[in-house]
Amino acid sequence: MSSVKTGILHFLKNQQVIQTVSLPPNTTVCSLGDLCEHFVVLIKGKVKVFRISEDGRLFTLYQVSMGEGCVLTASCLLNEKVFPAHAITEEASEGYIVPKHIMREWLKTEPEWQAFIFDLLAIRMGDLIETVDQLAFDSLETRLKQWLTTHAHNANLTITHQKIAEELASSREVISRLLKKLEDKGFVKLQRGKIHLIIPPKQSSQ
Amino acid sequence: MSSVKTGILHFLKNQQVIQTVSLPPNTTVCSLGDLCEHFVVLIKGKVKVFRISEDGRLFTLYQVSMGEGCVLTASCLLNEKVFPAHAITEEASEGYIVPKHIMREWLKTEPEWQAFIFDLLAIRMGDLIETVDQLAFDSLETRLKQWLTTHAHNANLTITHQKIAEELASSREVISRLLKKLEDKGFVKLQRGKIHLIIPPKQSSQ
DNA sequence: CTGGCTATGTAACAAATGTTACAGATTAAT
DNA sequence: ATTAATCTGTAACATTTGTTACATAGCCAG
Repeated sequence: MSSVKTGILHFLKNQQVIQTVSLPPNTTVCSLGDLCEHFVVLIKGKVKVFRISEDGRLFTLYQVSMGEGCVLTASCLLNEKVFPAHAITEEASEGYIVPKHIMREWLKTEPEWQAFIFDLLAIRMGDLIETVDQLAFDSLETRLKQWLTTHAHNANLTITHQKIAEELASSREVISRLLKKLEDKGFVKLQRGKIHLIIPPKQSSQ
Repeated sequence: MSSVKTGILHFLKNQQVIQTVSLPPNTTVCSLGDLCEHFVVLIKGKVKVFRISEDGRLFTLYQVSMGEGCVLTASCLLNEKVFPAHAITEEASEGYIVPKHIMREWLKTEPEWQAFIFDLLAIRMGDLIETVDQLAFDSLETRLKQWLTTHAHNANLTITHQKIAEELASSREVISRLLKKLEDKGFVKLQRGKIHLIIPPKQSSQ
């Protein structure tokens, strides 16, 4: 975790005005059109921010982890806009609550807070551009490979094909087909509910 | 144009420290990996910000118009990151130059400037999410229709199929085919180098 | 008016992705 | 152990998008 993130948690711990909130997994945090009244910085857990299409498909925009806040919430608070997506906890989560007026105040008075918010904006903006890039240029197979890589713990994933399909706004059968292809190519090893990535030994370049 | 934008141009006009810059059309403003040293607010003209794929296809992220600045430049300045895209002028353009240190200073001291920057961040973040949404969920035909609608002046466009293909990271033949289909459906009228949108008369809903 | 350039039309085919419809496999529950 | 629920495999087909290869049409300079 970057120093900006560890720093901000320490900063918040020392503010008497700040309260905390605890949420079980799969709790809806924000929905499309919500008015945001406070910003939350995660102490633990994970929140997924996603869009839903007219016909019900999902697409994940980004995840919020420990030491981070939701950039869309920040944007809503600072510009009096409504929340343009959906957010739910993926794990049991806990966070510091920063009310709107304090959020705004700190942006002027607390350099540490300002750095934190700008860092957040820059990181997510970069994420979104990366996402646009992949959607515009990359095949589903490539996107799947990247998704697997970024979501693996060690080289393992505990997830169903269905869930992956939802993450990539595709369908289960297509993901199964592509995973099979990747298994044939020796990139992964499949089991029911699990995927193991086979990292090829580093080739000396040239 | 929003009051935030007209306001900021007025604000900048009254700052003695601020200089201006003039650029002819099709000038590269920023390239991938550039270090940004100043922020530019456009007085006139238009700048296109886009990504390039490995095999040379383009995809436009957003445009910067009068009274706006480039959100990626802002992000770079505030976080010491390098520019993650490409930017060129589409028309002859002119802008106020705000050096990095002044940009940072004003964020603390000038509420008007702060509002301007946050507004910019929120708008572009919203644009990007909209773009992700379209790429993830919509067919090329739908995206083409939307592109035509948002880029038409009155109901007219002066552009070649090739250019549209570049904007949507597709190929000329595909765009021609889809445009023909739209013409058959009565959505557009095609001429060499021009497209006329046929807006259907509003149906009274229900 | 006549090449030559640019833009568009279009057919035939290839590749990628989505859909439908099951069968079989694994796990969980009783 | 048997049943039920969930997950995966897979074939056949439809649709969308990309590619190749030309033909034709409009425009402009000489």
